[in-house]
Amino acid sequence: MSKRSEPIPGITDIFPEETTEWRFLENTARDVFRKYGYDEIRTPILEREDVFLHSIGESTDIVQKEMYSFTDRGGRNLTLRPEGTAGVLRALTNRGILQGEEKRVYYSGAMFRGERPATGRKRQFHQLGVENVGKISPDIDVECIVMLMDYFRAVGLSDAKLLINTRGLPSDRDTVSKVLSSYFSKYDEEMCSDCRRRLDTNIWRILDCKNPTCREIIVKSPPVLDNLSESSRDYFRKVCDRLRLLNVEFEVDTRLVRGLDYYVHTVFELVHGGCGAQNAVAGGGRYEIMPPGNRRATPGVGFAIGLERLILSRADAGKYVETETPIDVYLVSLGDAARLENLVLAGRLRENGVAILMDLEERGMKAQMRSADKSGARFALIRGDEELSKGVLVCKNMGDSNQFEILEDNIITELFN
RNA sequence: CUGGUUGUAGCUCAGUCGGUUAGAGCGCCUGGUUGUGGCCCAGGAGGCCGCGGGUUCGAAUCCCGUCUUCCAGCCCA
Repeated sequence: MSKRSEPIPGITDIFPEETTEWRFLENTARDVFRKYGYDEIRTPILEREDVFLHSIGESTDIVQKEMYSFTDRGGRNLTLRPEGTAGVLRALTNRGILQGEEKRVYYSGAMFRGERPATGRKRQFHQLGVENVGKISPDIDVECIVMLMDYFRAVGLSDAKLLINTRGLPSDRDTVSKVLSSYFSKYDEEMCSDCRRRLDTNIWRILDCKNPTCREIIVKSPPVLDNLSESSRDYFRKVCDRLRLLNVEFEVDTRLVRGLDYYVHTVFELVHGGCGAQNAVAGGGRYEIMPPGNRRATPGVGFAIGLERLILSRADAGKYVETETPIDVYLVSLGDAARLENLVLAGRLRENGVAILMDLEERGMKAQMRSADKSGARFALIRGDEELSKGVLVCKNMGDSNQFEILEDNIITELFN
């Protein structure tokens, strides 16, 4: 349905019956990440454009055609963050990281990318991400991956499949790019139009093309791993060895390149069904980022989980946290005097932590009982003139329909202890 | 951004070949003797038929445009 009150395209509201699921995912993240020493960080949704330009890469699709950028009244070029890592690194380095110091943070929030929406793909979407910043070691990468698997186990998706690969160091990439370029340019005529474009813009992404004829050419292409430096291959070998040691199942996917320029060495994705054509529920890797104003690149490793996709995957696995009914008591009033007393009583019970709903429109009893039923309240407390004079309320258990009188002063102790 | 697809009540959807006052189920509201929910019964409220233009005596229905939904590509989470 199309109405004026709809949000703009590709952006959706999250209603109360859904937020319980969202809270569960966020709370679980906090519990799991805490075990690995991670604390939450909250960085701005809006950043200067250059925070993303150089780190993500000027030639990437995200920067070229997917960023929500605009000029503010002060003439600054700003953009709605398309991912979380660049902003977190900006924040961390701005405050300063001591040499050899390690920062462990996680975040959860909205990201923006100007794409046409589909299943598991929105213009405003939400990522849950972590960053381990400051140090370089295969074991750190592995611990990061282990933590990701730990989280997926905690949200009931232990069957998600881990894909890993290496991109080597930036210096390796130049030599690999040359090898790939000289190979693929031979097949310029045969490849799809997207791949012909990629020849100039982003040659690594050809490896990820799904076009059948392109695939035949890709299969025979020189393996990336063979053209990396010995130290890069050694780094990757250590990552794989440690994962095996820790019994983490994974698959090396040489097609896995990912679309952001800042990645070096280890890259990985977690795939699971239920998200339609896009099955990457989480992705990440090691990176080197130099935020604007910095003189040195800062190393780190991290991942981001797509929350919308995570929810789709969980739904696919038959998992969803239902909204709990939070109401304990529905207060039913008969007559003006009792109504006033009930207003006072509601306040007193709420001070004791009881969740209460009551009729505020002077409706009849039947209507009030219907509301009591719909509210999901465990008890209906009924008070009219008769009860008022006796200092009692009628308490009706909405589950079994039993009802009994109860002294007003004893309500808390009798019902909630 | 490209291709396809969708739009009628709060929700799910009917609506014939163009023909009066646009329907159903669910939900909602009010009742079914004086103070008791669910089930049942009766009644009621609720529609810019996505929007704009066109054809026609007449359009929810046909044509064009546009917006939106959803799916896919691209890309990524």
